[in-house]
Amino acid sequence: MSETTISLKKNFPNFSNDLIEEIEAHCSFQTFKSGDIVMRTGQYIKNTILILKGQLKIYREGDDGEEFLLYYLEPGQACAISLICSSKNQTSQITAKVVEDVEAVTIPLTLMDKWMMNHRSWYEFVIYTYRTRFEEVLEVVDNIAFRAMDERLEFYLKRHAKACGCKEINLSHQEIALELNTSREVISRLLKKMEQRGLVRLHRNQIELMI
Amino acid sequence: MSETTISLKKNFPNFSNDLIEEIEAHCSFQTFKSGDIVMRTGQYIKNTILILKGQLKIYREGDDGEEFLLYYLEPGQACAISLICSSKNQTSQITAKVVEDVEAVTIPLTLMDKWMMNHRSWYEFVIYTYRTRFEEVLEVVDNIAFRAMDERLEFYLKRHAKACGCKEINLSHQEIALELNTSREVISRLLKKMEQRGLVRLHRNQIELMI
DNA sequence: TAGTCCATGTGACAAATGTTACTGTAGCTA
DNA sequence: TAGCTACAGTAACATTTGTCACATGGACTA
Repeated sequence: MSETTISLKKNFPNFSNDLIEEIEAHCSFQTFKSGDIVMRTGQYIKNTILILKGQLKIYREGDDGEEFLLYYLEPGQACAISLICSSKNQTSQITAKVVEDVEAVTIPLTLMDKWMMNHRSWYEFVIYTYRTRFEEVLEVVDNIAFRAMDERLEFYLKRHAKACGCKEINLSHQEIALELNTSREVISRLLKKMEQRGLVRLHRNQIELMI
Repeated sequence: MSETTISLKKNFPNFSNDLIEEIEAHCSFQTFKSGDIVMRTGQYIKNTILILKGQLKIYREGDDGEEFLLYYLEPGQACAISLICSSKNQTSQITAKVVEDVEAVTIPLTLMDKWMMNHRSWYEFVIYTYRTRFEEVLEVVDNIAFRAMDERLEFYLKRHAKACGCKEINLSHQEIALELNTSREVISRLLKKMEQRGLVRLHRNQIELMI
């Protein structure tokens, strides 16, 4: 059994053996470096990727190049947007940037469509992915629609800590500001208040979550 | 041919005859009155509805009962959220309220799952619906993430005019404020500015779009 | 006609957020 | 060590949005 197969089986335990064999036979293994843009708003979608290792962030771009974080992609997941795009030439509505070096399997569109009918486990994966991503985006809507920046920041920090599995968040205030579409000064200000409330401890290039 | 069949064929022209026959055989026709809540956040989803007539609005509820408009549903459409929910007991993440009296066909969950495999035209409809709704929600994210209230109001008015197919929008400032999650005074203020710029004419309970 | 809603207009102020400008400081390296 | 750069802190101010208070005026009804 190849290493890719092992990794596929580990990260996508619900895939049937048939499906994994097909992936092996027809799809290519690829790696991406931190900072790489895997998919960009407006580009035609030609394939989707299954993440085996690393982390991607999916964000929406504003007219003036602002970024707005939607969610992270991790091993065992796939880009929802590219999973469902009719055979027509569909362009991407989002940008995907590598946060941590990524190992992934690339799957051409044509195969995906076929698999939906032939592989129950693929079908279920797609449905599940789509539903959970939709919910995640709805939660993002909640945050920006109903909550002020201080709450959003808190939510962001918690999500980040959860994603990396630790309480130390290695991000500059500038980076956070970018993802929440605000300015560094605002983030600094709010973080200071959070520190006064005992919710975080601030260090250079690191925020220690106390909750 | 029954009236429902005719209406189904007209509003869902891509459905195969087989599919329409199945719908006829197993699904029930229902009507809802303006103001009815068809689906509420937290409720279990037991079925989906295909709209034949009227208009629904789909919105997200805040912790304190605030509303936030996501999109409208019109004849020929279906509620995306309820289209994809695994057989498990899934609760709704949104609320659907009738804007204009609705005629619809109700489809039980169990059938939907079967049809995905057996009816290509249903499968394509589901995929298409999901994709377009996802995009619509992403556009909503853009609006609240990147744009100020004046732009959002303008976008809202245009979308509303498009949905009803006319330039006269019969809404009070209060109703608009609710859907954009702001206050009436803010809407009044911004509308006045828009009137000064010649973009609208304001009347009692009506806003005339000039663009 | 007087009274009562309801929708709207508007001024004054409060609070949140965005912007500008400047300071300090840690870490790197020439 | 001096100089550079990136990061962080913060004061001061502008702008946007939210809130309160109150006025106006149309539509309807007792």
